[in-house]
Amino acid sequence: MASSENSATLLYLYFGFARTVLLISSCNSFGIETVLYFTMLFYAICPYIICGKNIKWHGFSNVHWADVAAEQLMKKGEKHVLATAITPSGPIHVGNLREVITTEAVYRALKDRGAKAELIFIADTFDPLRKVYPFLPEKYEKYVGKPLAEIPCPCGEHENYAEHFLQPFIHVMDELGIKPKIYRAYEIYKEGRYNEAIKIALDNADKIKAIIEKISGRDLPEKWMPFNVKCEKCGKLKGEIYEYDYPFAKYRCSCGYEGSVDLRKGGIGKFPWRIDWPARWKIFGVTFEAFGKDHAASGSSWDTGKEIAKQVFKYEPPMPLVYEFIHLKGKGAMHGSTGVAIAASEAIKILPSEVLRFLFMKYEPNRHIEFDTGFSLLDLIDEYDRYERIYFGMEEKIAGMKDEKRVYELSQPYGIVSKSPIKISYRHLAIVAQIAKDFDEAIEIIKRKIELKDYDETRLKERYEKIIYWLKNYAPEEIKFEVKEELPELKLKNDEKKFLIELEKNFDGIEWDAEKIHATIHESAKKSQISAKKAFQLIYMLFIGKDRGPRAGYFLQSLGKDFVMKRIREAYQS
RNA sequence: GGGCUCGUAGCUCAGCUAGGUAGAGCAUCUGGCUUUUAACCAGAUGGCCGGGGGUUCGAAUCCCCCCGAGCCCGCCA
Repeated sequence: MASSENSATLLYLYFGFARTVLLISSCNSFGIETVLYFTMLFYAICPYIICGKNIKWHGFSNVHWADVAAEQLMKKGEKHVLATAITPSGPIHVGNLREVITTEAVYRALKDRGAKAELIFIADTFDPLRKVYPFLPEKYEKYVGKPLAEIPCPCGEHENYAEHFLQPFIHVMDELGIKPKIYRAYEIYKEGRYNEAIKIALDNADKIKAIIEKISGRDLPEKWMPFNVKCEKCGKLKGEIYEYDYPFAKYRCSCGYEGSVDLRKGGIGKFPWRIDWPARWKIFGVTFEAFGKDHAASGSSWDTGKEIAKQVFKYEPPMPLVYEFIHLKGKGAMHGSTGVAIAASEAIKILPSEVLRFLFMKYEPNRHIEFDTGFSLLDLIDEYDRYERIYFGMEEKIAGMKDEKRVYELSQPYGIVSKSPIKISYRHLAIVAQIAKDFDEAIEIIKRKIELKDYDETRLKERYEKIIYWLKNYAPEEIKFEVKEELPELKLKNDEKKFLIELEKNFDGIEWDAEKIHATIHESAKKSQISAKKAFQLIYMLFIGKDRGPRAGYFLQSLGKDFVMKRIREAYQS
């Protein structure tokens, strides 16, 4: 396959050559023999120029981005620590999800290459609460500035504020098959694992200050120190060090309190982000980290972080991978604080976990992703199914697909399924789910046309539940239908009236059964000489005010005979 | 002002690393299916590849300039 692509390329080269010869001979202007000679020479050596030393006859490979990153890491060594970090200051959204899904994909790619890799997740639970977010009660004002891990849980059911937002996210990671070693910054500080870094940073305060001022262009206060003490009186991370004499530091808090701390004790304060980041690289031996483009802007924390790592902590910065933000369709980038966000725990309720992974796998990290909870959601799921069929050889790859098998593999939360389940178009399922009372009835409806095995039913169950949730909370009105309480306004032509009268007459004598109803509609249409298409359109108009709808027989059956007969009468009498 | 990303069919995007006849899905339209589960099957319509220059026999692809869109650049993360 790939080598035939190569042959095709060579063919093109020679076609081009032939065209050139024709062109030149038709022009027949000057030095034609010389031109021909060089042209031929060029094309003769062209394949070698193109492929060079690395002639890859199975080449033209398009390698998945996760594999590209893994390959680069393998060149550096076979032991890696891949870090992800999120601050649980509010609901953790789909945008944050990219952080862990992207990193985990590289982690898997490394594992596939036999590397020793570790995936870690650091929850920044020691960060202070920045402000009273819209989703918080007013009384949280008094906690602003305190560490997230020391603030009460908003719902009262979790250990603290940080856990309240962290737990649902950990659950989502689990559903996605992402199982990192989880650390909480609050504990790490408390256990003293930062202590050495704190001493190094404070000893090198001037150096750090110079790096930040030079690279970010900021002006820091003259006596700036790269560490915030947690005030012993108010508990906020607002203590500024004004006198440093290891192991003690005297600080002044914004609340007015002045005190002194022993820096050898854990958890007495915290680094600002720009120092925290490089410090943690060294503490955990991080060799790879993916981060959002906000960190990557010039002069931002990546620029200062890598210098601080090298010059102060004497640590080689990890390999970076910058990812773009997730946009909510039509509303811009997701941001917890602006409210433009879909919580990760919400996304997993409307999308099967493998499809949620798929969304991140199929785009390169540097592309922004439009997350749409509307119709595109259905297309996304159907697209995933197509990848699955291709993976199992049930369908041919279509043009425009990239690394389709690898994308599919990396989308699996828990390994490749043993066989491809029967595919029901998701759009179709959305209709069936609206006709059926419950899952069992939905299965019955589907089984009328398609044979299902137990295995397929199990797979469908998850999708059914998710689509029900979606229909209830996100689906656009166009896909929903409901039976009109009143007869919609209609202008019936004579033949249409005739059809309805005929229909009523025929319905009267039959058993109220889907198949019979359906047959009767066809018969009546024939008798009154209107097309079946028109007949069905008319029926849909009568009951749901649209010219299309769910399969008529079953639909009318579920509405009940009395209701249907009454509506038909009303229609032709109007 | 600095940085990153993007601009290809109505929409969502492949194709660009390594130049060789412009692609897919969805949407739309037409036809088929004498059962319409908004299904399924077949076909069609649809693009000066953002604009301009350059390199080349040949540019969506490489180089330069411009235009437009989005995001990031105090602190915090």
